Amino acid sequence: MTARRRRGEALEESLLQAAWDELAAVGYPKLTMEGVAARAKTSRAVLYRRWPNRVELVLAAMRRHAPMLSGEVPDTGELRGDLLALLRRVTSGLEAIGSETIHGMLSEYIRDLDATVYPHGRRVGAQVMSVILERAAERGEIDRAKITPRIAGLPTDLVRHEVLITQRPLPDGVLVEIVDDIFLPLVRA
Amino acid sequence: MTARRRRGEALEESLLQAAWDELAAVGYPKLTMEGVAARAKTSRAVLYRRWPNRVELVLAAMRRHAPMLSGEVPDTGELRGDLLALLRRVTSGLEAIGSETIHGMLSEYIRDLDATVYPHGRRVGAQVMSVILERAAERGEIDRAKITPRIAGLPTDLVRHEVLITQRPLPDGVLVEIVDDIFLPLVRA
DNA sequence: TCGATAAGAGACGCAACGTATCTAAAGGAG
DNA sequence: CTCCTTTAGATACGTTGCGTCTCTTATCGA
Repeated sequence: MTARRRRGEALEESLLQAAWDELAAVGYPKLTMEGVAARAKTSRAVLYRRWPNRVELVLAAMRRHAPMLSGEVPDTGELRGDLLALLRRVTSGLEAIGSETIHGMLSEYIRDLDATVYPHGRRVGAQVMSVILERAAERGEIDRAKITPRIAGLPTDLVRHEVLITQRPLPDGVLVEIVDDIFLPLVRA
Repeated sequence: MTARRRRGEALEESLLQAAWDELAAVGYPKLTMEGVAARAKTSRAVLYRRWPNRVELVLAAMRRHAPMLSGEVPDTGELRGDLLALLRRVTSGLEAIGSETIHGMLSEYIRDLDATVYPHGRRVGAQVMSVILERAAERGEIDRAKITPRIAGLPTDLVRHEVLITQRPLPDGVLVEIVDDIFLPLVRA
């Protein structure tokens, strides 16, 4: 028998990969420690040595494998292009995790999530948006003073709402609608 | 021993009440058939005779006890008042169920919910909004033609987003912001 | 080469699931 | 009022997944 044993970093990587694959395979509500352990060809104890429960394991897998919204600021030279680029990034980030998973974690583990993934996304989104708006204001595209934090958060909030509520992939046209029919008319000088 | 046995409608009512109370007491993730049965002073079999699982039971309890968004249209004589009245109703409807419960059901049972509670709310909301906008247009407050379905859904979508994402009760000021800083500027003639 | 560390196998008790069986109340039919 | 059907409520079953332990032994560093 190949009694190869992985350890340390290599093992941890395998475990998180297995968790991520299992998530994709069976979905969050049906993901079990058993299932992940089996997929990683190890035993549950190995998982429990690292993460106290299912949510923490999935959270760790997300941190490792989901594209965390990067703080990189799109710069297309005009507000509209920047907005669409940002919204596309937010959308694909949320869709990579999957609304089912997001709902599951929010319902089971609200408090801790509160301090990790979700607000991270919202905060980073707000920072990026802030730079985009600053630049647009310099170009004279908008009147920055009129834009309250709620308005600034509007585009990403709407995208989040759509992804969470409608369970299908979000068509690009929706992003365009949000930008052209809602946000731009609201902020144009 | 009082071997009183309830039956039929009266029993069903008790069961749903127990489920609703249990939901409030322990929250959706910790709600068990055991717990509900105990609270109703009966056995799990009685529950399973009526509902195949936890989600259906909770769904039934919600239909029975949560204030389904009524189709009644507020009429304060001006758009702003109508909007705030509608948003307050949507907010209290969502908060009565609780975001934890909504997330739980969305993550576990998406497909079936898809055909019941959630879109019901969204549809009714859209109908009410449509009447409100029609009236405002007649009064000359807005240009109805410019309002796309997405814009019409904006206020309720934002409220839904807030309730689902921030886990605290939604301050009334947020509704005012949504109406005054976002929706009205967007639709005013 | 040896010793410390920790992987992996497995068993534990617990909780909740969903099903099935049994008894005796409840309520309707005559 | 009596009988007969329905079904409440109690209880027990097997299953799954949880989280905790224990034990052997592979792996790695000293």
